[in-house]
Amino acid sequence: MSQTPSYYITTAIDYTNGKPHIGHAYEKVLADVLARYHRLKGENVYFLTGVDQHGQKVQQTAEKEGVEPKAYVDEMTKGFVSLWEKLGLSHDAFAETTDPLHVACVQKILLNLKEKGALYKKAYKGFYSVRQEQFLTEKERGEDGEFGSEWGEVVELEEENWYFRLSDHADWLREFVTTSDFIFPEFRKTEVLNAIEKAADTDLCISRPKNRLHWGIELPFDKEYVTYVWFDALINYISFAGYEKEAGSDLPNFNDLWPANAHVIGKDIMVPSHSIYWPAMLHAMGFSNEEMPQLIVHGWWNLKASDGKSEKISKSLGNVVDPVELIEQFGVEATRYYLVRDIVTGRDSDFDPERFVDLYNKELPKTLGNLLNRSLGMLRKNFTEGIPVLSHDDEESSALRSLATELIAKYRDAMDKNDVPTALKEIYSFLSQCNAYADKKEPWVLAKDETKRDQLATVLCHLVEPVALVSVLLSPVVPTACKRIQEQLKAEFLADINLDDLRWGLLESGHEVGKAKPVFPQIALD
RNA sequence: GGCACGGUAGCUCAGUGGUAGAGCAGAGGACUCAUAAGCCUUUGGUCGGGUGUUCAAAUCACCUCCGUGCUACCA
Repeated sequence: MSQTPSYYITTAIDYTNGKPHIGHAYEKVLADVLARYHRLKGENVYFLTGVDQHGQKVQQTAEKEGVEPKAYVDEMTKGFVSLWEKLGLSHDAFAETTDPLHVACVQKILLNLKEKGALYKKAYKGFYSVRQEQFLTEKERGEDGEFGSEWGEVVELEEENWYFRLSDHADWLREFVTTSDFIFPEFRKTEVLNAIEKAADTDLCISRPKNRLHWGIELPFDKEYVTYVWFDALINYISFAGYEKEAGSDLPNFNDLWPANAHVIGKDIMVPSHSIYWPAMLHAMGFSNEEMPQLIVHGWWNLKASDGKSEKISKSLGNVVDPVELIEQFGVEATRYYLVRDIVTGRDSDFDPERFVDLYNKELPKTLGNLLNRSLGMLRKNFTEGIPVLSHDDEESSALRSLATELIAKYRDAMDKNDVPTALKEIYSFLSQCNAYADKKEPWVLAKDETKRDQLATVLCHLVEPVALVSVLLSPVVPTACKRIQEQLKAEFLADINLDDLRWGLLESGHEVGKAKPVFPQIALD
């Protein structure tokens, strides 16, 4: 048993039937920031992301392109993996649902549930679109009561399938969602509770006959079927955490990680899959309330249209923001910063290139970058022997130290609530006050007066120290830049510091700092 | 249609009963150590509209308008 708490965080696994866009990138960066923050706190972090590779769309697209599904998903997966590398994600593992370890786990779970009587087979009779290869519901009927021509030939068809007794768990789930903090942010709870009422009396179809869909995981007890999406994709959260793993497996120890502290997902997949099917599945497998994960449900990035209104990102509108292009144009650090800075966790935001440029330039290059530059420059010029021993103190300097202590507390408070933008605003506000302190103390004037050397020493130390401090606080968001700051400070030890040990006085007297070079170049629109 | 979430300064948002706030942008100023960057000052709001409850409402209740989401497997 390890003493340090663990922090297991996952993202949604992306469906390998298209290119990643800004929303995919946001979700992963958000999870990465939280993962890095918890590492900073000294926790044993396990960060899992991955791809969902099975399913009908993949099968169809692969057929259309005349390649094997496996070859197709492997190719598509590369696009995601390469973007995650560019974004500097720090995931510990990568889930691919075609992985034999995952397949084995899914089948084991299905078998267990079947033995428990949680699954049953029954026939369903309904209208089926041959072209779209799916059953149609009443909602697909047009105003005239007929199915539209987009469905092609519609036939009445009877088909047997396997079902999961979802309704058995409705009462438990209602109670659990109401009384726990399973759903974050909390304002989404009601949406889930409403959805539970709808799902309460319907069991969940979890199979597809192989003649319709063969690209999936075979039911271990009925070879004519594969399991359909839920018992495949959702299981990744436990299969790659070592649930029911084989002896000698390289997977982690499940009990060290579970329950997941955060499933970071988009609001579009909260209902019904993650807030209803997933906890019901876990409950059926025998997990208790205390063994349930928590969801962090984020909003969407929309687009700021030319008329100032918000516009949904969609392929048909052709307004998809390509994260790879963002990184190439503005750099990875700026992209990461903007993605988590300008959206309230859980809410939607409008992507606006002008805001991106203004916000980033103001807060990082102009405020932090400049403070680093001016403070290191003056310190090196006036104190060639390194950080001086201080013999002077005054009210403003003392106030600045208090602000630094308050900043750490506010930062932790915000980050513990997954509120990254607030944490970043607090850092910016503190840095502004450091710059104000510099202007008030005028060290460039003090430097001209030999008798005020003790004051100069105090002021310059009070300018360099905040930079060191902030280089730690910002490291979850802009890790590479922070590392460069620490190199310039010649304080590489800061990369390994525990947040609990972070306090004023990081740079001791006699410490020699390096030369300042711009860490945050300003960015501009074309 | 039902449910939910929003509608507060040009922009992004905070503020859940007690004299309207922050940041950015805009305007003016002083300075010069610095990635013309930073600093100081400052202009902007009948808090979507209406009615009610209250000594007092951005904040509570009801009505209404607008936007968005879910209800329906795109993060």
